[in-house]
Amino acid sequence: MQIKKDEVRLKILEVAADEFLKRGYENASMRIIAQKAHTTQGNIYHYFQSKEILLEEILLPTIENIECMMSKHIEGEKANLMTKEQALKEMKEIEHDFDRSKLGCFFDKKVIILLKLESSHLLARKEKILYSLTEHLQEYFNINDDSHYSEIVLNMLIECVKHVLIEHENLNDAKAEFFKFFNVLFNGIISQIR
Amino acid sequence: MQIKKDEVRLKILEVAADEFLKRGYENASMRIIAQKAHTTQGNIYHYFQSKEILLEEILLPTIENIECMMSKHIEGEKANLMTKEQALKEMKEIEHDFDRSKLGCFFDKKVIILLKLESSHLLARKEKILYSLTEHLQEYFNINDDSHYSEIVLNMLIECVKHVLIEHENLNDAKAEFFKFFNVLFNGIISQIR
Amino acid sequence: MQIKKDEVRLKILEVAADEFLKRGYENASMRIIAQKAHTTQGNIYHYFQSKEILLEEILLPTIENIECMMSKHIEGEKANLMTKEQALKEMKEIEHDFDRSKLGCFFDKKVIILLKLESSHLLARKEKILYSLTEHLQEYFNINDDSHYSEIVLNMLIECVKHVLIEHENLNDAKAEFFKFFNVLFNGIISQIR
Amino acid sequence: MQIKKDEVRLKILEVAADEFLKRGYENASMRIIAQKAHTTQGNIYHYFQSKEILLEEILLPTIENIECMMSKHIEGEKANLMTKEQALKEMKEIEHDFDRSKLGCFFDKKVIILLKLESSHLLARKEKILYSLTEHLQEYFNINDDSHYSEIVLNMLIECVKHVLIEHENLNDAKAEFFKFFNVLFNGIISQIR
DNA sequence: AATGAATGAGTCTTCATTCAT
DNA sequence: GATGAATGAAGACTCATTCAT
Repeated sequence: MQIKKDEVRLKILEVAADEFLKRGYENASMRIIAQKAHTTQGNIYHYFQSKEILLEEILLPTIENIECMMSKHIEGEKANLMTKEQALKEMKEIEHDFDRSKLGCFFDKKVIILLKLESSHLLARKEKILYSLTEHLQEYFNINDDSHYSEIVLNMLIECVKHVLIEHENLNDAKAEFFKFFNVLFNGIISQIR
Repeated sequence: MQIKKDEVRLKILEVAADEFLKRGYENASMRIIAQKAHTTQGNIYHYFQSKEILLEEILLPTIENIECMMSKHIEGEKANLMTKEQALKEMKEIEHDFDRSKLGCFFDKKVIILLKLESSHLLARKEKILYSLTEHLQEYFNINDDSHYSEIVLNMLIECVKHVLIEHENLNDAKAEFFKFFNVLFNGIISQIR
Repeated sequence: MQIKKDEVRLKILEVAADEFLKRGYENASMRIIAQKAHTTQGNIYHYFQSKEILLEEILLPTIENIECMMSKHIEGEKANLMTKEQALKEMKEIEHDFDRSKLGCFFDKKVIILLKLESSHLLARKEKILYSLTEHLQEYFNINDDSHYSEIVLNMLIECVKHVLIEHENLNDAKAEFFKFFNVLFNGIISQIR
Repeated sequence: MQIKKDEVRLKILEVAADEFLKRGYENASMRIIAQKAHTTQGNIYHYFQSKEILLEEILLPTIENIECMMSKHIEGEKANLMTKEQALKEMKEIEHDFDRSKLGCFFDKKVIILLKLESSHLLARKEKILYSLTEHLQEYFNINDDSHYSEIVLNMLIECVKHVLIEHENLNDAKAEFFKFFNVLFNGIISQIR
């Protein structure tokens, strides 16, 4: 029964993603994932060779998507020397077409799981993406980062997304909540322009 | 040798605080704390009756300090309807005398451990402090919190302090780093005044 | 193989009951139970969530059985002011149909484990049963208990059953052994009548 | 300071004996003995090389005393074919001069500790004494023991003494309590004569 | 495809014991 | 004579993982 098989597989992936988000990959328990997915530990290992491969299966598409997106247009992007007015306009646009904006692709369970990862061999790729992301942030906001400035901003964004994703079942509620904070942060950053 | 004894005790406290900060109290392992403190698990239990008491020994002074500070002046503080100019001036002052400002007392490993706590009987006190903190934030920035806005801002601040404390051995470096972000956030918030 | 599974489960229950009887629940070691049952500690926890639940699984049917039996006929029973002759006749009857007599239901590993219990949440139920038992003893032998008299007699009976159960693999041998003592005790008690 | 030294030593012995009686040698904790004796574990090991030697120091005099007593008069004693009247008279005498009777020497914390012993190298001596004791019982009451009859009676006596010793601080209260049971048991036994 | 039995190393904690001071 | 620091093994229990069915 092709359908039923996929159902189980998808249920496991869904439950695992939730647990990985809530407790972090390292502290999520296979036993509890099995229970919440209404199956057995053994059966999970029938679909996924290991906890790490389960993680991979969840994250790889997202990772590749981001890596691809990151590699594009990295130069033309330097919108540096934006004036405040330009920046505000920019933000409006982002907010308007959030889902297709670069920022929009972060608003995702899986990205948060990835960026909170502490062990696993995906760590290397996480680090690369993190590095790439900070670079983007720097260029985007024209920050000459003498230290970990944009790293922190990024971390805040991550934490914020995690917070609203866990708190709100409904994705749109989560997004609305997120925007409140994003607004503040964006304003803060552009208020420092010049 | 009196000195040696205290050395071990302090080493355990130091290592434990580091691990609690990095991994969170719940996920820190007594085995690893023992290893990093160059002693045995058994010996840790010679100094501290339990993991929870080890946590208490680390946190209690800090908790009492904060609880005391929170209880003071809670009303005179409503600087509401600050103009942007006043707000900016305020921020300069905070930055200038950070360590003695209310904000300064947060810049502390132990506070972060506390605010990240998920189990232990200290949870109740953490929740109280957290509640008190969000209240302060709301009054301070004159936020009428329609939803979890200030909760998120607080979470950001916590994450930020955690980040810089882990990254920088030197406390002043950490502080300098923190200010960069704090500046942005503060500016963002006051840019929304009116 | 369905059979094998139950074999292990039963083996664990059997070994655990033996260890609980010999050393008492509190001092029985899961490690040793695992060894004697030719399995691993982890596997025991596959069958029973905890040591206490293992105890429950062993005791609950017995407890319910006893509680039920105790609640019945508690009043009609007052055979007080029995003459020696009546008492002796009574004893013969008990001996003759031991297994169905009230006394017979004590002749059980599990009852002894229960009555020797010192911790666990089953303590409350043990105490109740113990209290009920001493009451029965008092009424049965028409003892007006100025102090801990019947408590001691009960304790003796318990110890005696424990002793013969540990010493004799064969249940009938154990019973025969027990009767010798019971005879003595019973005679002693009725010799004091009047 | 000779006096003080002995005080500590005696305090340890006293506390240890209490704990051994209450929890049994195997389950008594050196840490708790140290605490109750107002000293440290290390200091206990200054007086006694090991837990087992501490046990020995407590039991050896008693053991030797009993072993000696057991070896004497073992033959002249056969009061066999006592009539009930003689037996009752005998019992009165025992009760009257209990402390110096053979039975009296059992009414002792230390004897109970010994007879409840489950490990330690003193086990062998315990078994010997136990064997010797049952033999005495048999001869005393003229029992031809086809099985473990007198063993059980002995066990009852032991349990009874343990019970009253733990329950009553005052030694005379304990003895009075014990006699109630002893009376019953004795009557029971002699009622079976012929 | 699915079950659940089994394992061994990990969790926190207590134990008896040793040793330097 | 006394302290308490230190150790390693054992206490109950959870973990990710494997395997026979």
